[in-house]
This record gives sequence, C-alpha cells and structure tokens, in this order.
Amino acid sequence: MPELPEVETIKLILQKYLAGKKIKDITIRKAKIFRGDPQEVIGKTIKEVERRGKVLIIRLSGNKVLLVHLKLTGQLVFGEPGKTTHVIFDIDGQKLLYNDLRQFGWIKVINKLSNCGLENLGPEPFDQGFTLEYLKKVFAKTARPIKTVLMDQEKIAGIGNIYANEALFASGILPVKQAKELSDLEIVRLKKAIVKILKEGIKYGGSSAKDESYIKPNGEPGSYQKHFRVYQRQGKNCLRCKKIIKRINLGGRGTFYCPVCQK
DNA sequence: CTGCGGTCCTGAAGGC
DNA sequence: TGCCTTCAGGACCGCA
Repeated sequence: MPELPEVETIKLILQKYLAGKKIKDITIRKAKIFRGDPQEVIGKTIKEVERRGKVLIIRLSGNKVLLVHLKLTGQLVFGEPGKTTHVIFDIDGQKLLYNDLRQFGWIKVINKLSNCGLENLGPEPFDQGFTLEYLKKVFAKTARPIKTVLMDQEKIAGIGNIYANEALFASGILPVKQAKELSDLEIVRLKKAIVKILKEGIKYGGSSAKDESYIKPNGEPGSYQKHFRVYQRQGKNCLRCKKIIKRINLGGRGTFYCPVCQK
C-alpha cells in the first residue's frame, strides 16, 4: 500500500517526467474517482509535483492543483489502459493512467491548498516540526496503542501499516504498548527508527509486497519488501533473536512483532 | 474530544 | 471441482 516512501518515489519520478508538460486531455472512466471539473485542468501546464503525507500534489498553471490519494491499490503509471484504469491523462501525447483495483483512491481538482484537508495532517517525519518534544506531547496524551498513534495521519503524516510495524521492530517497542507508557528513551529510539525506516523505504523505491499493487510510474516494482524485518514475517524466525515472529490484529490491521525483541 | 465500528471494493484464500 | 463465505485495508462518517 502506498505510504510515504512509495508516494515519495512516485513524486520524484513524476516531477522528472511531468514538469513543464501540458495536460492535453483527461478521460474519466469511473466518475467517483475524479472529483471536480476536469475542464478546469485540461490545457494547464504541470509546474511541480510535491507530496504531503500520502497525498501527491500536482501544481498546475493558473493556480490549479490536482491532489491524488492512492489509498490501497492506486497506481499512477505510464502505459496502455487496462481493466482497472479509471482515469487517463493525456500528457503531451503520452498516457498517464490512474489504475485502482479496489477503487478507494481519488483525484481532486482544487484551487488553493488551504481548506483542502491537507492542513489536518501531522508533521512530516523529515521536517522541522517532527521533534522529540512534539512526540512526547502527543504520546503522553493518549492510552491508544503506539502503533495506532503512528498510523494516525493527524499525528504524523505518511506512516502506514508496513512502516509502523518496521519502525516499532527497529526500536524494540511492542505495537500494543500504550503511547503514554513509552519512556523518553523509547521515544528517542522510535523517532530515530521512523526516520531511518522511511529513508530506507525511499532508498529501495518503496515496497511491492506480494499482495500489493504498488509500482513505480515506469511500471517497475520497488524492492523494500526484500528488506522487511517483521512485516508479513509471522511464523518465521526473528532476524535478531531467532524466535518466532507473531501476528495479531490491532485496530483491524495486521500487526507483526517479535515477542522477545519488542517490549 | 476520543475512540470504536461500519463502509467502500475486489481478488485471493479457505471451507465444505 | 466449484460454489459460497471471509478477509484485507486508508480514511472518512456516524455514534456512544
């Protein structure tokens, strides 16, 4: 599922290929995916591609903006339309497809970045606002499991199930541990682990695990799945202590941890 | 305000 | 073999 590293990877590639090009046409095959009037963006030039949390921000001429959320199975990919293609962008004659098997994702046309939902997102893990003080304050306030808090986009932007599991393993913290019960030392370790794991994800171009449909715009998969330490490794040996990795359900999400290394 | 559960959607996997 | 049921999962909505 596209999380911060996957969306960042897509952003970097699209920025390279789309900046300066013109949206010549848009074909909408599934109306609910595309929100807003496509006529407002047809003919506009792409100025810049950015990211906020898991949302892609495509800035256009005339102060128009396209927001894209890929949710679970969305893809932005160059190529020929298939049965899961719901929107087709004609970019100077080249087809950029929005594919989405489960149809949870969306594309929105907006006129300004204020009041568009992005302002409710928490700090970016690579930005200045992501401080130890901020995390201490947020964690101290809630008895929710730490993993649930990590995935709360209003607390921290961009972390989903894969990177929450991996960051908690890397910092030796149990996913079910109440956020307010974390020690200062654990918060320091967790903060470092979040940054490290997300950067690792970006370095490998995101993760394309077995049941996931994430691919890069050029159609190639990412390779971070080869470096998972706990995610989907239930029943296998912990890479650190050799004990069996467990899987539980937490807030409706598959949750993976080592009962020995994580406390 | 918080937090839980239902909802969207499809293919894969499991049960009989 | 094949039909039917169950499940996964990000974010939003309604409710307690």
